[in-house]
Amino acid sequence: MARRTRECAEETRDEILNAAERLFYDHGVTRTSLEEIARAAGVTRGAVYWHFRNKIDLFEAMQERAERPHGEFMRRLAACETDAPLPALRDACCQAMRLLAADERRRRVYAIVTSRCEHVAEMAGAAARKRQIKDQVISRFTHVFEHARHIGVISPAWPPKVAAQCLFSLILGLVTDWIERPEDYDLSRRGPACIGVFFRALGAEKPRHGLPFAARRTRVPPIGMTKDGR
Amino acid sequence: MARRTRECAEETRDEILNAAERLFYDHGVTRTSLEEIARAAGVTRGAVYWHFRNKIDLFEAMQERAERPHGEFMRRLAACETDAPLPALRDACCQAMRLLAADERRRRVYAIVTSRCEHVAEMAGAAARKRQIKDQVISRFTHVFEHARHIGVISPAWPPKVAAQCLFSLILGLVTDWIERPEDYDLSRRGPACIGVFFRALGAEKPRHGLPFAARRTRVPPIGMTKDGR
DNA sequence: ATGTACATACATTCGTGTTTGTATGTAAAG
DNA sequence: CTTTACATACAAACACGAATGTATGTACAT
Repeated sequence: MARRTRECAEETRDEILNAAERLFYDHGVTRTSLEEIARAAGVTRGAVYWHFRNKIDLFEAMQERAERPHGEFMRRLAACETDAPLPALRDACCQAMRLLAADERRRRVYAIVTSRCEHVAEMAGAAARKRQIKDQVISRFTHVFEHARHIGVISPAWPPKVAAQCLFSLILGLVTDWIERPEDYDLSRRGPACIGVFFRALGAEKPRHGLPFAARRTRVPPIGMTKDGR
Repeated sequence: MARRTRECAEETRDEILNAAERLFYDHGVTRTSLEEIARAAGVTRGAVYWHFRNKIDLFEAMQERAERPHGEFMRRLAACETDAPLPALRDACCQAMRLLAADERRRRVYAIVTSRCEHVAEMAGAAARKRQIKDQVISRFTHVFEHARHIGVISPAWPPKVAAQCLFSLILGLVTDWIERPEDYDLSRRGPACIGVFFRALGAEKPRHGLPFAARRTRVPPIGMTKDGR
């Protein structure tokens, strides 16, 4: 074990993170001990405690390493306020989902953060980061939809905030659904399919009179909210 | 502690489940010991081990107790294939979200299952139940949308399966987003608002020619999928 | 009198944090 | 260009608490 130079130390650190990723993903965070992580990385707990203060520190380092490509998405969102904002926004969202589906590491870490660990007080850091990202994304979405409304390329039926919340929730739901069983679900296909139709609907207007579609046989019920609709 | 009759035993069991709910929600599943649960319920671990085989058994009992009202939603979905399927489906979904938001117990248990426990091998039972419910819901959704397409009350732009996946993911995303910080998010308002506009869009058709909305100033970009849309 | 519904006590395992030991790298001094 | 001195990068051992499962005790109900 003659690896004491700086680069070798970095390599050790990376392999510890790799091992933690695999074990966290397979057995959950609390059920994997630092001993197991060390063994899987070919070192001992001494090395782990050298590079990280404790398990939470290791966990956050793992998360941080995987979240770096996220900035790209934000930058692309910021560039959406062109004269064709909706296709740009749609393509940015689809691209983000495809990137997530293609990046094994991000997929695993996202699965760990969402479903292989417990969101409790210790994880306050991770929760805060997550919330911050969400607020940024929704804010960006809202700006884009406001811009779209301003230049008249979105149906007035969609208030910008509602559209932003819907788009965010739709993506969140797609990813949440997919992340649980990625093996029987191709996010890079189904995601864009749903997003595509959704954006088509954003640009569509309500039918003027009661008979919009060919096969119509019955009377059109009112589409607005009923008593249930608050 | 003279409570040895059968009803009292049931009461003890319920209070153990109540205590488990609170503690699981506040501190996560793995970080709360059976000792703590017993103390919070005013008993000892002896009582806990009398009523439940172990922590997982207790966990599943807690989940089962909270999930009972779910059957109501399925029954309501089954009754949606009328001549106004979309409003019926929309109202069923909105109602389900309102019920969830109003039921403190279901809310807490849902939060526990999604974010206060680790989805690992031991939880296979919970995962299987969840998946089964999801498959049922999507299947029902699909049937309703097929029926809607058949009687011509939904835009042909929405294939039934895509519509079902979208609706499911939208709801899942809304609930997932809400459950993390229910205090700054009123699901019973924001949920139906999004669902309402979404269903309006389901019934809307694509604009015929390039200038659908009043404030139009720029050229309309094509709304279909681009190269990215796969 | 027997089973129910618990309480109490015990044994054991497991993971963590810390401490100590040690070989190697590395930079300054001679 | 050595040698010295110290920091680095771990390994190994220890101490401790915490949680679990089980075994046993016991009061009450029927």
